[in-house]
Amino acid sequence: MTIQEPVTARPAGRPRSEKAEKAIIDATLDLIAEGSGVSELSIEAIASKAGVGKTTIYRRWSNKEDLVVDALATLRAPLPPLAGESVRDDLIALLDVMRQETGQSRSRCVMNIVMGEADRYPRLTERFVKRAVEPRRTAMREVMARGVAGGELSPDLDVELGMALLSGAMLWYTKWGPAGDLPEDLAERIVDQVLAGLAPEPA
Amino acid sequence: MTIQEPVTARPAGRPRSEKAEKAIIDATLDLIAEGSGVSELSIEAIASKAGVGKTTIYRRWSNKEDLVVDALATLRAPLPPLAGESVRDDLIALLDVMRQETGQSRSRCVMNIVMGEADRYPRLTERFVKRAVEPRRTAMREVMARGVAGGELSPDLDVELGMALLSGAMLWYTKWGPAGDLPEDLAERIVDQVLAGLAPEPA
DNA sequence: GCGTTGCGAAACTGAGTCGTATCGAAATTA
DNA sequence: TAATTTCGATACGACTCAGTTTCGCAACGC
Repeated sequence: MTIQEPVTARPAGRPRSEKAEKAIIDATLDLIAEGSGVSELSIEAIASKAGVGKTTIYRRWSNKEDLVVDALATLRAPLPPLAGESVRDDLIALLDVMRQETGQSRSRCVMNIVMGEADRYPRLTERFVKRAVEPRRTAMREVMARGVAGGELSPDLDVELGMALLSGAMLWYTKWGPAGDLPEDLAERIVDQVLAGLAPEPA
Repeated sequence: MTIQEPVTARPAGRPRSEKAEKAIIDATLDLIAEGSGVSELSIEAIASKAGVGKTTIYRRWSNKEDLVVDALATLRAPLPPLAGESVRDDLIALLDVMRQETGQSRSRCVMNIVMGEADRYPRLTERFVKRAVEPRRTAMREVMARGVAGGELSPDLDVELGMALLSGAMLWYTKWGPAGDLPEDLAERIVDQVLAGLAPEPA
């Protein structure tokens, strides 16, 4: 054997265009960001927006749902850098990226799809959660575990419940809160209120 | 004037069937509960399911969105009876109806629509919020105000933030929580945790 | 150069939907 | 009874879209 085979032998013929592939994914996300739900998305609109023939899409994905699943899966969760000192500050940092994202139409609409069409397209949600939600959960879980170990949080704290309180509050504001941008100090206020509790301070 | 005119003079001809109207609304809600988003809903499917001609629908609503708006508006918020003694118990009662609702497909899917298609159909959301969300908010706000006044809650509490913590946590569980039914004591655990705070008890 | 494969554009089939119109029957008032 | 309005059913034209096929051209290995 003198000839080194490439690991994936390149088949004869013109190779598939990576540019086209990227354009298709991008057009899909853009249309979603403009407010399309999965069912309003049409392959024809995607092809047109991407400057691509329908053939090129169907050669890669066998149907619309597969395409959308792949498109959403390309979205990575941008995790903020965590100072790693104060648990409070790290929690604020984690919550604040949620707040910032609600101002971006792409994030907003993706969230809408995942929230609203979860039951109808389980594969979509499953994969999106794995890529975009799970990493954040893990990060927050680690921060809180650190807080429990280091005494900054209650030693018998139910960490999952604590995460639901923090994330849920921010989710609530993005959905039902006052119109317009969320206040810049919202993450801070949520974290402090959750840490302190609603009950009056024991005098 | 010897003849008393009815306030709304009945016009000649066959009167509109209330039964048909109810059947249309019901069919709409059923189709939504089966997982249809607004755009997947077709007037033809509604007519067929309701056992009604399309004409009968178009005579009452001029388009699909109007119909869906009316259908969702018929859903009233079932408010639990509040004992009015312990603020903690009342908050638990309020949260627990949220938990129970996630087990009902109709409530679940309506929630999905309102959450996921809010940006696309603002009129729909607006009206639904007024009918179904606002009454609960008001009830919870009153309970918390009572708690502040009565010393059960911190005197300088931001009531809106407190509501976001409680409702948001439950919302979070319904969306991202473990599959299957939510634990029966979830509302209780959320309320107690929120009241106490995550920070360790000051020794 | 030759064979192979991907490319975008366009045409096509078939299904589904909207909103309107028309039908004969039924329900109601006058 | 006559006039009016609604009823459910059905048909219609216009439109959108999915998914396939065909076309002539481009990009690659050999």
